[in-house]
Amino acid sequence: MSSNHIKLTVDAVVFGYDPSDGLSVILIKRKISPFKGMWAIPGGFVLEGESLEAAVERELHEEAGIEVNYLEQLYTFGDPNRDPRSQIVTVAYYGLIRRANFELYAATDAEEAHWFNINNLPNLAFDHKKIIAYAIQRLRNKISYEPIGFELLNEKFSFPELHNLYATLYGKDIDRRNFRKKFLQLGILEELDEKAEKEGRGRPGFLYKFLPEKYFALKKEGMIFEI
Amino acid sequence: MSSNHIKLTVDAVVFGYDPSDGLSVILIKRKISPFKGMWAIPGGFVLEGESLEAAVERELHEEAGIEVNYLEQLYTFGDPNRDPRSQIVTVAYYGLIRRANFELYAATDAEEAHWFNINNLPNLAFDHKKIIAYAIQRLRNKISYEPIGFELLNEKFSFPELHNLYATLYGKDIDRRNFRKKFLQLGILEELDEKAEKEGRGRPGFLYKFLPEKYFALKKEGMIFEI
DNA sequence: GCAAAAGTGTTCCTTTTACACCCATGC
DNA sequence: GCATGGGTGTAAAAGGAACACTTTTGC
Repeated sequence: MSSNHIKLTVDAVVFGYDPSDGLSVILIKRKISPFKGMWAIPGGFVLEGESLEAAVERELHEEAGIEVNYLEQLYTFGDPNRDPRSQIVTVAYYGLIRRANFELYAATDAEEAHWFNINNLPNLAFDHKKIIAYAIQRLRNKISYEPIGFELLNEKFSFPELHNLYATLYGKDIDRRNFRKKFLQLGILEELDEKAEKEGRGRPGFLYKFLPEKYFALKKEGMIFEI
Repeated sequence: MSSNHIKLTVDAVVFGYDPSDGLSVILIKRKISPFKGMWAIPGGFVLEGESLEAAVERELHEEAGIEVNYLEQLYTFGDPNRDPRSQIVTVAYYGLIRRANFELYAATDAEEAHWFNINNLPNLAFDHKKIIAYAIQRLRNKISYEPIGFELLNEKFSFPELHNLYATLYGKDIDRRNFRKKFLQLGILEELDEKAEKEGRGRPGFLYKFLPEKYFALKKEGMIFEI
């Protein structure tokens, strides 16, 4: 009882966002058994002396060639039957990335990494479907009371982009004007002098930048972020 | 890399509440190395074939002789140096219990379990101080949007008791009248015909009961619990 | 000019907060 | 009766939802 043979892995649900493509996650095509040929979220065994976060970051680098700019522990899945080989407990994380900054590549010769829209996922290995569902739920909640949505957008973004991100995640319409008002009065955005590239017709919007220092300062004074 | 020697434990922060004593947690006095003689939260190694929840429940039974009536995974702590022996990752849970229902006992000959008020904790083994702090934070948040406070109170409780619980957890005064109004209009409490036993002077309050079925039904219809 | 999309302001309504007042009990 | 604490109601203030109108761009 002072020892056991349970193994430990980490897995990560990495989200990316694209105004035209919506919310997506990165999946890796498995080249080894079990579930060979099926899609799975990136992950793998934790090495000795390695922290859990370090293990996630290493695997994401190895398997997809990316670095997330936000990473948060999600949940630990420990059902004894979740892996057909033996009892393997996995600590799941979710991460956010700016899609434009990375081109997914296959780091090891045999791997293949792709974006999949969350509404169009293939069959998944292990309990990864459940893990992704859990991550989506968490992201939806979290974005309402922590300003993490910016980690999915470019550093400079327009209000329509931000609005569209929230509307997508919440799965419902949000009044564009009230949204803008509410966000601006938080005082954590800087309006830039530039305007967004026009795509299609219509008036182009101004670009904004998130001010993290401003946010932390206001938070300390008791300001509550809530969208 | 397909194997490692990282070990896995579970630990649990068990909360109890008493109107006169406030919020407390159960601690166990360690009788073995490391940290022999220090206080720690209950926990231990996960057995093969055992789910994480089952491991927590087993340890709580063995070490403190209790059964929680609410249990939720908290966070997984995996710092490689958190245990001086070797790399031991722990999945921490927090649980709620009605204090009056259990007398803490020492199940194995050498153990000793006690309640400690969260404002008066002794020095703790491992990173357990951090884990408890994390659990308190989570409980505070959770109680605001899920009706889990009732798991800490007797099945029949008075409004002053409920009010006092929330005021204690939030660490601030809440207007007694507005609190009552807000809670009652949720429609998840049943007013009983009994009144609370008078303690000291003053008018005794009516007793209430939480209606879980009512809560789940209303939740399904989109009702939002928020106190 | 017209359609499309962004930016500004106003009104209405719901919710929250603050607080005055009455009721039941012990001494 | 008085002190203590529980139960009820109301009014003011704040916050959120709905929406009319104006501005800038492409064609």
